[in-house]
Amino acid sequence: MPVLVPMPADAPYSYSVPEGMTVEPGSIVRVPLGPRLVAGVVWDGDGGSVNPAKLRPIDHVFDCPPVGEPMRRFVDWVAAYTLSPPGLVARMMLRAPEAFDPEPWTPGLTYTGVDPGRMTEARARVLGLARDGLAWTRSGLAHAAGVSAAVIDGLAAQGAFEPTLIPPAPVVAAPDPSFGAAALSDEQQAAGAELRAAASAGGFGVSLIDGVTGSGKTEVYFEAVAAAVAAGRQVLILLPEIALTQAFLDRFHDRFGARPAEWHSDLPPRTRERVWRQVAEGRVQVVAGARSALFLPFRDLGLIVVDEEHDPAYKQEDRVFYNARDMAVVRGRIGGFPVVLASATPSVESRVNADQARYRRVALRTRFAEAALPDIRSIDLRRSPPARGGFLSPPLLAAVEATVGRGEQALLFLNRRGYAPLTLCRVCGHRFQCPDCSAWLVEHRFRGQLVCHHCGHNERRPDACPECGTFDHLVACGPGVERIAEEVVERFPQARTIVLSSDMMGGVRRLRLELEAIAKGEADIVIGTQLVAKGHNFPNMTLVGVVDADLGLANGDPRAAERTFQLLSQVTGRAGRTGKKSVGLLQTYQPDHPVMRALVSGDSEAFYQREIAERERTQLPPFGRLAGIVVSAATRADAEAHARLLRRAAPQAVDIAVLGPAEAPLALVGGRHRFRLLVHGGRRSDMQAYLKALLAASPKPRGTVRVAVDIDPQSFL
DNA sequence: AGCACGCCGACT
DNA sequence: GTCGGCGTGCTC
Repeated sequence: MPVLVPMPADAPYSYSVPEGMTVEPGSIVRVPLGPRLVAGVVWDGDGGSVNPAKLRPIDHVFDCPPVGEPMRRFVDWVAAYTLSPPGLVARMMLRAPEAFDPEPWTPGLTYTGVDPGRMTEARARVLGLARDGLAWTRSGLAHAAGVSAAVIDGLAAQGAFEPTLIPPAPVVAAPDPSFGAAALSDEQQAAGAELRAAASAGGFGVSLIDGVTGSGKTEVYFEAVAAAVAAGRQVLILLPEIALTQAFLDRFHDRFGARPAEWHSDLPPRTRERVWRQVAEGRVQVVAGARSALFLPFRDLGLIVVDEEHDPAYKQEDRVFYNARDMAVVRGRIGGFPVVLASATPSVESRVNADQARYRRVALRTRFAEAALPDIRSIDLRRSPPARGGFLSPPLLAAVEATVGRGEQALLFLNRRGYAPLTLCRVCGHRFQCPDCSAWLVEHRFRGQLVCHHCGHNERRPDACPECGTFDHLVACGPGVERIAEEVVERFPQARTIVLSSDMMGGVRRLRLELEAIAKGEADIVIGTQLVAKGHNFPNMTLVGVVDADLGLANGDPRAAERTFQLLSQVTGRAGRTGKKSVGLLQTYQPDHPVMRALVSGDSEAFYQREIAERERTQLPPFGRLAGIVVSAATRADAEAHARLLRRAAPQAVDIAVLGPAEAPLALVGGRHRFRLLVHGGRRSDMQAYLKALLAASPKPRGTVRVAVDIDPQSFL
């Protein structure tokens, strides 16, 4: 029998089936692999031809619903598309090791009707509850009756209770599709009806909900969710970073009267296992999850919603490289059900697919209720430079002062952690660089450290230059959020200032508390990195100042302009969520850049059309039958060498363009330097075969080099 | 991906 | 004399 084992073999391994054991494709089994036992999935086919002497028997079949046919085809598809070993893809599906055995039934007690010889007040309270005839746990009953467990034991000893087993509780209550049907605007209603129709008609199709901030996209796709739930099918809602989106869960509860099951990496192991199991059993109907939820073994998946579909967090860039938004579309095609993508700032890829009628476009143009978009203006830093040593221009400072003066909140956004992105010696010019990467070390003044933001390397910030030994002549160059906070505190000493950054002490819990505190109005000025962009509502926030709107425009990424537009739209959209007049101010040296013009004019359509035309002209994604290759190696030199070899190995007809900044590798992930190559040419359908051949043909330089494919979403439509 | 085997530096 | 670094190779 072929069994996919959770390691990078390029095909399933064959195992023998012992006498009396029955397995079918999809069965989850335990098999011997080298010196250990691992969980694997019985796969399709005859298992190929292996020396029968090598065959070892399957050790155990788990009492677990087999992985369905669509899921198995999905795993095969993802493996082929990403050029990953199928075993590694299957491994993503089996990430709940204790869930393969059924959940244990918990021991409980039921009332027998026999009353004890002597009745006491405590006993009467217990029996009063237990008389309902339902099964209680020993501790649950004691707690509910306000007595000690000894009372229960005493009653049990006298025959008042008999032991029973209580089946495992569902991890979430069943959603009710008609629970809190919201009052929708005409536009929302029309859009919702369109999605409902698509959802109940069944069959594959992709809808792109493209709606301005505050237009109520969520309420609209909840209509599709309701239709699928009413049809008795399972639904997956993908969110970019669910751990922090409490607000979404509350909205879901308001609409469906129950919470969705959550799925993300920092779920407690027990919960994780229960969710996995109940999804496989079909007992959980709606899952809200991060990208890895795509690999849950749904029994009968009937709809996937990808919220904030443009978000880069959908990209997984280790082991199996995939984009969950694209794979969601594939999963829908394989499962023959609809997929809904939603965003206020769709990806260019999805816009192109919608423009070319591969996706149905559902546009929401009117804002819902009293929510008003902020009035966005740019501040030309060439004409209004900040004071010497500062980073906030006079107009921005004036706006902050006025906002705080009115008792409202201001947000200053800078997508850069720490105090300063570069430290150098004023005497000899020495620049502090990471010993493991080629990146500059970022000063974190609160912690007194120099930190590499790529690999995490950190060292104490010295007082003397390690090169020339001069004391007190190290100078911080450029701003990080800590430095902006310093400037703000100096300018507005009476204001309550708070810094929000992902490296904040106290982790996610502390962050959540701070966000709540801000929402309650316990801060006047918030200084934050990227994480303030995501789905938090700050009712009193009426000013968003972007400290460096140009940041991220000049890094060689073909999606730099798109990303900047999306990020700044989201950040400025934090203001004015409850209808107060609000302002977004962009500090920029390029007020005429298309991104700034789009943000200031609010004409995103012009931006998209221009961006799409530019991508087409330069044959960048999603045009030009492109695929990306990520070359990764331990050192920058190895990565560069391999990139050169790949390029040389490519046939003439194929054009490989190396993208990325000249100064440093495009990225350093897990201590490995990575270059991104874009590959043009070949017919679309041949791309995988072509890449495989190219990789096989190119000589391998020393050291391990990993290669992966970046997805071109056009290729599978 | 694990995990073992295997060959060269600083320690009980 | 051993403990231990991670380089190469194997797993049906």
